[in-house]
Formats: sequence, C-alpha cells, structure tokens
Amino acid sequence: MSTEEEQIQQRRANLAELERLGVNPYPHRFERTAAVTELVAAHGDKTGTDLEAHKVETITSGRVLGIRNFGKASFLVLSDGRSRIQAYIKKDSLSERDFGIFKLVDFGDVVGVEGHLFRTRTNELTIWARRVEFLAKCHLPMPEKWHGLTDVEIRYRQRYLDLAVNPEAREVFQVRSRVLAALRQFLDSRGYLEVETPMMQPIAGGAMARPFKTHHNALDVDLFLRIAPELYLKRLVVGGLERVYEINRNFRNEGISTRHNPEFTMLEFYQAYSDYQDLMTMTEEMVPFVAMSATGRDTFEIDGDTISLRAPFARLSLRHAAAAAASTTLGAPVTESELRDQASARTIAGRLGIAVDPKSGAGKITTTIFETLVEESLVQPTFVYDFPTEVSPLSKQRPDDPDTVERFELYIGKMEIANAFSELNDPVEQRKRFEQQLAERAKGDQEAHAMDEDYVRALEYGLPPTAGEGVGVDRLVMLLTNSKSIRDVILFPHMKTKN
RNA sequence: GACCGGGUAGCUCAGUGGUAGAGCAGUGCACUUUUAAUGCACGGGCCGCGGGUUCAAUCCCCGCCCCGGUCACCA
Repeated sequence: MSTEEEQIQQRRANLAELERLGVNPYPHRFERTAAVTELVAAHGDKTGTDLEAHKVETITSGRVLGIRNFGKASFLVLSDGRSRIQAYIKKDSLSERDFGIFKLVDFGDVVGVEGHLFRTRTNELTIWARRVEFLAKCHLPMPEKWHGLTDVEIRYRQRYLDLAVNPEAREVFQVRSRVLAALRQFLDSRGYLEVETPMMQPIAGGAMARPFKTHHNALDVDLFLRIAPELYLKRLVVGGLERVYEINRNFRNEGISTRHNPEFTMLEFYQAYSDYQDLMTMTEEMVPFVAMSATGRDTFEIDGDTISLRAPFARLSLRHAAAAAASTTLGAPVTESELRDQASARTIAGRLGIAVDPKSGAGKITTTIFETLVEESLVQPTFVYDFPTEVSPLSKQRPDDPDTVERFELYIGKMEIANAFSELNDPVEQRKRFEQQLAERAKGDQEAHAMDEDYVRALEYGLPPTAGEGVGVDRLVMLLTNSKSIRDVILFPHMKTKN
C-alpha cells in the first residue's frame, strides 16, 4: 500500500467513509472568525496565563500540514499558506461525529476547527478543538513535511503545491503585490493616470526586440504581441493626458534565462514638461519608496553585497565609463572620441576581444563595450546616462551633441532595472530615425525598430517636451526578495510542455 | 542555439555491470500536551524515454525529452 496510486485509493477510501458517516466532504460554506495568520498575529505574543484569564474563542480553517497522533489525542497542524497553528484534538472534547471526521483526515486535507486558544506544556499556541469540520479532500500524496518541496521544476509547474507548503514562496508574492501597490500609490499621488493600451499590435514598436506573432481570424490579419507600450502611451500624451502610466505584460521572443521570461511585467510612465534629469530625481524617490513600502527596508543583501537603495544614486556617463574600462583593461589610454569613430571603435573592441557585428556603428560598439566591461560592476544603484543616438531611436538628442541622447538606464545588483529618456518629439527627426532603423533591418538586424506612420503623425500634431521611463517590475521584485531567478518572482513562469 | 550538471519510491536523497537502498510520507498496532513525537511490524520502484554493447544495463555507448546553470540574445 504505497505506490502513488495506492495512496490515492486509500485517500478515496477515507473520503467514501466520510460520506458513509453522512458527512458532506465538500460543504459549500464555512464561517470562520479568523484566518490562521490573523490568529497568530493577534495572539502570538500572549502567554498561557493570558489565554486562561481572557479566553479567546475562534473558528478557523486551513490545510493540514501535520498530524501527530497519540491515540485518543492528536495535534493537527493547519496552514493558510502564510502561517501555521496547531489544533489539539482530544477525544473527550469532541462529539463522536467530529472525532470520527478527524480520524479520516489525511495529510493535505482542508479542515475547519472551532475551539479556544491555549498554550501547551511546550508553550505552543494551540486551538483546543471542540468541533472539526471537513472542508475539502486532498486526493494526492503531499510533499514531505521536513524537506518540503524543493524540486524547482515541480515548484514552477505546480505552483499551487509550492505555495501550499512553502511559506517563503508565498512571501515573495506578497512582496510582489505590495510592490505593484506601492508603484501605483507613488504615481497616483503625483497626478498620474493609469491606462491600458493594446497588447495586440499591428506593428510591434517601442523597443528593440523580436515579437511573438499571432493572427486574428475574422479580420484575417497578423498581429504582434506587444514588446512595449511606449508608442501608445506617448500618443496619449499628445492627446493631453500629461501624466500616464501602464503596468502590464510585454512579450519578447527571445532566450529564457534567470533574468528573462518571454512575458514579463513592465511599468512605463510618461510625464509631459519634464526631461530625463527630472526622471532621475523621481526614480531616486520612487525606488526607495517602493522598497520601504513593500519590505520595510531600503538595504538588501545580494550575493554577499549590501545594496543601499537610498538616494542619491551614482551617475556614470556611458561613453566615459566605456572608455575608462577599456583603458584599464588594455593598459593604454582609450578616449571617448576614439569610441565615437566607427573604425577606431571597432579596432578597440577587437583589441578587447569583444566580438562586434561588422555592420555595427560606433554607438552600438561603444554600448557593447560598456555592457561587457562595466555592467558586471554596477552593484549599487547607478544611473548610466547619455547613450549613443544610434542605439536610441526614440530618444531626444542632447542640444550640444547630436550623437548623444538624453537617456539613462538604472542598474542595481548588476541588473538593468529601468530605462528612461527625454522623448524625441520632432516628427521629422523621428521619421529619419525610423528610416535608419529600417536600413538596419534591411541589413539583417531583426530587432531594429519598424516604421510606425501613425506614431509619426501623432508627433506631427505636437508632443510636448516629455520624459518617459520603463521599469522592469519582475527584476525589481527579484532585488527586493533576494531571488536569483526571475522564475521565482513569476507565479507561472514559462515552461516547455511536458508529456 | 552551444557547453556543463541533473532526472532512482508520493517527497528529500544515497547507490551499483549480477534479485534496488535510507529518511520522511503510507498501512497496521500501542500511546490523552506533541511538535522532524516515539516504539514495533508491514507494504511500496518501466532507476526520464528509445536504441545499442553485453550471458546480464538503473549503471557503459548513441539519440531524444524535461529541469537547472553558464554563455549567446535581450529588459
């Protein structure tokens, strides 16, 4: 009696026996007065004497994650997914019916218990049960009580099991929920309007990435799952929604890694009459606010490093940092102006042993050098600013330097967390940039930006000076929960189908 | 996509070219304040899938599937 099938049959036999006793194993309602977590929060610090002096009656419920049996008395461990409390099941204290129910309870079943709180000899907060109700059957054998469920494949594919037995998994998603709430609170309080823009788009724009393709049958048109909401949000700013944000999924048809899921959650927000400097300041306020709201802390341990999210964040010019890192690596001076020239930039990349596409321009090469040499060192929050125009087709150029745009990325814990810029609002220049991207695409760059005529038309009506930012919500949650993989902060990460 | 590691009982893991192991979980008995309860007894396996080598494969070889990690691509 112990293959999985046999254990299932044993559990079903217990279910049938309950029904034979006239117990409905799937009752429609159970009126409880407190969840387990609420009980523990409200009474976890009370002594046995307190509980005798002021009796606390309760009706609660949860999944049975432990049964310790002593014949005529037992302990049932109940969990609501966050906290656990035990119930003392004493034969003398229960009706014959309820003790009969208890005897048919299997590990994993959902039960309700009524009784008063006390502390056992070992000082454990316990419900002295006088009523037991059966609420739902667990037909399948549960993971082990001591080691629990650690197999990451099962944890991701059967997240319900992970959440049921691993309170720390639940905690990650509590934090995630609070992060989303805090982001909304932060933006709402600054007069932002939350909006929703298309997830299915005829042109996948707003980022450099390969999209997923889908098809609308009735219209017989191909559509793309969005890679970013950016171009739609800026259309709204044209329309006079001066502060908008959207928190929703983006889809990118690329490799999967500890930092990439094919669908991921992005916050994008746009603020008229502002520039990227304003957004740096705002980001320095937003990140610690969200951290404090969601976790109560603004310092975090990641891989042995203590990361402080307190403002001000470090600032680093991309070209300057790339030149400095290249100089150090090569042991010979490399200047920013050398990195602005395609031929010399390529020579430097070659000496650094960094492979670059022969078609890449100086800006792309410089960015690659930066990502290869500098990114790994950006542990503390750092704004990397002033990107090459070539790699930023939607950003506004610096007035004093057309090869550089007013753009920054925020790195924390070696991860890119946010990307922001002063929005390019000159339709003539925007059309030119799109055309350059089309040329890149013609040369084989599948991630180059597509032309979006309607977006250019929107700019032709006049986009006020605007700054916009995208924040990778999953990565922010990783940081705040010390998660090493993005899959740990996504409830149902993408998995290959298994037969 | 490439490379490395992994897949053995429901769970967590050992292991070996010759009948498959432990702990927990399960079943039975005892036990009315335990908490990884305890004690005794019992059951439980397509060793990821498919080929090959061999008298014999869970183990060696080849292919495939799934998971993880690193790299590549990206946020």
